[in-house]
This record gives sequence, structure tokens and C-alpha cells, in this order.
Amino acid sequence: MTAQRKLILKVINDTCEHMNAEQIYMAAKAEMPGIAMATVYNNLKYLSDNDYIRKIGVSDGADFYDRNIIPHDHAICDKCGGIADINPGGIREALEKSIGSKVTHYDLNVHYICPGCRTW
Amino acid sequence: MTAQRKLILKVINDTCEHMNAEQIYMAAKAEMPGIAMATVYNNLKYLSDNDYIRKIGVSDGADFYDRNIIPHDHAICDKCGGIADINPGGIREALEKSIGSKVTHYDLNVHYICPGCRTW
DNA sequence: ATTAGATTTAGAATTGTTCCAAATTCTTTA
DNA sequence: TAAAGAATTTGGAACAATTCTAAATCTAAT
Repeated sequence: MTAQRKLILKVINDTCEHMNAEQIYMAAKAEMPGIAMATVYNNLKYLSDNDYIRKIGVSDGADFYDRNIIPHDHAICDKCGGIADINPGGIREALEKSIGSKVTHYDLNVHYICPGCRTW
Repeated sequence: MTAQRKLILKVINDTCEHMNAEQIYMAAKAEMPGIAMATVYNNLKYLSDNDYIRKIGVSDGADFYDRNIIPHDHAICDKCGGIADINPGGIREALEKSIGSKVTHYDLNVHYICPGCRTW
């Protein structure tokens, strides 16, 4: 664990959930001005490969990183872009039944209008 | 419907499902050598916006395009990268129950080892 | 203290996609 | 059916996110 790696993990754990690489880089830079973007990517890879954090792939835009490694899915607001954790039950079972074999993992991102953005 | 647009739609309908922009470009180029990549992207956007085809966002790599616009999800083999359509039931209901509101849409990509790649 | 291996850094390179402006081609409608 | 306006095509530049590279530096175990 180098100082950089420790800092990046701290940033992810202390700052808000669901930050992307750029945001993590900025937050880390505030404490360690010389840190390089490549170091952030290197460590995000290391940390997610080793289950310290979870990388969430997003098809249209930057991936984000989640300090919560307990399996859960994400609901993304179409208006504000805010991301909320969700825990719908029975998904994995439905998928395994459907494909007839074990699922190694799955990505499920739901789009909706969050309560704050709803107008009625 | 310009000749280019017709060709691109034909390529998607006649060639294999789940092609990415590059593959569609190559197939179109074979019949119309002067066609531009930008035209392919323009038309993929037009065709998916108008429900002729469906765009499938992939977080790590090129998006692909599906001629099947009936809602369904995708199972991606971790070994060969092959993509299969799946139709697990009850997902939308589980999601709406979980977030407590309507889902505008959702992306669900399952990773697994396909029958062809399985060794036991 | 030495040395092999891991990590950091800055910047270049890559990939997939979008943007741009000019040229061309469709589509009205007079 | 010709002129005007709208949409589309083209090639290339621009872009964003990420990965790669190679040299410098650090770390850990002898």
C-alpha cells in the first residue's frame, strides 16, 4: 500500500459514493498535488480487482466506483443523473433460470425519474 | 430514406445480429465503397431513435445494434464474447417495486460462460 | 546495503464516438 | 420543372475516457 493507493481508497470511502475517475483524481489532487491521473487509474484497477471497491461500467460516459462491494444495482435519474443504490430481489435467480447456467456477474442499471426531479 | 440509410438497415437486418458500428461500416462499404463512417453513425442514431433498430450500450467496448426491437436482454460469454438474447420474466416488475416508481428503461447485461465455451 | 519487483509519473497513443463545415442530394411548392 | 429550403453525406478534426509506454522512483526482502 503506497501513500497514493491509501489516499485514493480514503477518497472513495470518505467522499460521496459513485465518483468517477476524474472526480477521484480531483479529490486526491487536493491532498497530494503531484498525483498523476495514471496512478488513479492504476489504483482503481488494483482496488477493484482486489475487491476493495467495485467498478460500475456505464455505457454512455465515465465509469464510476462504488465503495459498497455488497452486490446491488443502480437506479440513474434521467433528469439529474443522480445514482441511487437499489436491491431488487430475485434477479439473479430469474437470470440463471433464463440462461440455464450460472451467472458470473451482471450489470443492471435502471433509468427513471428520481423523487426530487418528479413534477406532478 | 436515402440509399445509404436503406443499405445500413439492410445490413443490420440481413447480416448477423449484434453488430457494432465498425462491422456495419465494413459490411456497408462492401456494397457502397464511398460511404463514410459518419454516415453510418448518423443513420444508426436515426434508425434507433425511430425504432427501426435498438442500440445496446456496452460499458467496455463498442456499442452494438440489434435488429430485434422487442424488449429483451443480453447474455455475454466471458470467454468468446458471443452475445445471446434472453427473456427473463418479471425483471421490470421487480425493479419498479424496488424503486417505487416507473422505470423509463433499463440495461441488463449478464455475463456467463456459453454452452460452446463450457468445459467439464 | 543490494537488488528485484512493484509503483509512479508524464505524456503519447488508442478507441469509440461526436462535431463541423462544405458539398450534395432530396423535397417542396410555386 | 426550376428555385428554395431542408435534410443528408462526407472527410476530417475534435473529443472523452481510458490504456499504454518508458523512465524514474519506491518498497521489501534478502
